Amino acid sequence: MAYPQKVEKEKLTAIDWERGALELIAEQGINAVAVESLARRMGITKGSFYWHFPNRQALIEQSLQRWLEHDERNLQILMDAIEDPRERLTLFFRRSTQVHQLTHDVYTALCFAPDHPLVQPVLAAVAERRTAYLANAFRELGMEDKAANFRARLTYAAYVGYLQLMQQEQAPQPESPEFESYLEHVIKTLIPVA
Amino acid sequence: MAYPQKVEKEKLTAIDWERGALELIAEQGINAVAVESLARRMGITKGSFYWHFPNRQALIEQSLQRWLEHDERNLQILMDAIEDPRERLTLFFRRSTQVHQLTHDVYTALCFAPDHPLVQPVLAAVAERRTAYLANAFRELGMEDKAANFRARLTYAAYVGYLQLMQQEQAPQPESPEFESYLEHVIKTLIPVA
DNA sequence: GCTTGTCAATACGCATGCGTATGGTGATTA
DNA sequence: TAATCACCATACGCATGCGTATTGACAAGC
Repeated sequence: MAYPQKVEKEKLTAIDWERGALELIAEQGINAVAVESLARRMGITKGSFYWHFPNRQALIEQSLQRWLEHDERNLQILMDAIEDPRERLTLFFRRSTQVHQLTHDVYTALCFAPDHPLVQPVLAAVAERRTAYLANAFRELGMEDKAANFRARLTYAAYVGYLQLMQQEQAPQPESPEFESYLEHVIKTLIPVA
Repeated sequence: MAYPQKVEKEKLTAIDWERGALELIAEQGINAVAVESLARRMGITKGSFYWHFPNRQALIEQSLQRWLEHDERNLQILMDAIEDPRERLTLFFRRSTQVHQLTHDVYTALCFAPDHPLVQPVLAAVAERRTAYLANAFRELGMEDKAANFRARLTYAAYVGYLQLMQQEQAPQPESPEFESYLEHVIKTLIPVA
């Protein structure tokens, strides 16, 4: 409901199911992905599902794999678009603003189930990718390799933790005026001066 | 198994059930708390459980409430014991070292299910308490009120995120030699010089 | 010694959720 | 036009997990 629905189709494809699963994950978390409820939600019965997928696990795996690719592309675009590493880093934080965007909401939902066996490897891959991206930016700003790596981990951890605090309304919401000054503080603290 | 078992008792009390629940949460997460499996684990049947508790939710609520008190006490001890705010802050980070300690393991497990309806308020209370504690220490170090609050949130977020990274083995484990230099980096970044 | 209260065992009903089996329908192809 | 294929509906079996109901064992108090 929160995400754009496609036009009515009589025949569904595996990709439709994957997208449906991702929307459900974004809205209610990974544990809400049940075959029958998802089928109902898509206005169909599970007889269809088991034609496209061998089982529930395959659906989740393929959906998450698909999401990984999307996320990869997003990061790549971000990296290519901006020259200045300082600006790239600020934009990294500002990405948390993009609530109600499917790809980002899925990420948040996955962060909220880090011990799920199917989520764990996905989250690990994302963490590795993003910390590498961050470390690279910090190196460009003149930090030593080791320090850049540490700072990247710290930054990523702060980002993940922020998502959790935000859900508990213990951190300023992206829309609030306080958010900007909080962001400023974070940047001043974590990003070294050129 | 991982936690010290008490001696054999014929009669169980509600407190025994709560402790059992907390151990289970620490080991396998909040979703693993099922009445029947917990009963088996305690060498008894669920006939007993429903004498002590009206339902599963009550068990979880009371267990978490009990844990909240323990955690409160722990924090209080920490605050009273150490004069220097700088040392207090370093110790805050080092608390993550106390793995395989029931109270801390429960906290980690709760952090891994932040969207659970019964966990959410508990986690919110802890976050509030700890950020207040951190903000206080930062103020003692000469920071302005607002900056201290922001830095406290950032620090707490970094801590929560670290727990997740650690589980994915993307952050140095507390036992590893790298951990010390990582900790040093974090301290140098987040704690202002006197 | 009999009753009462406390804790536990057993057995049941019910809901959810996965996966299977089988049959149906409409379009495509031979 | 007959047969095949792609997709879906329906119905079932089975496991898990919650909560209830009934009975039983064992100790304490009368």
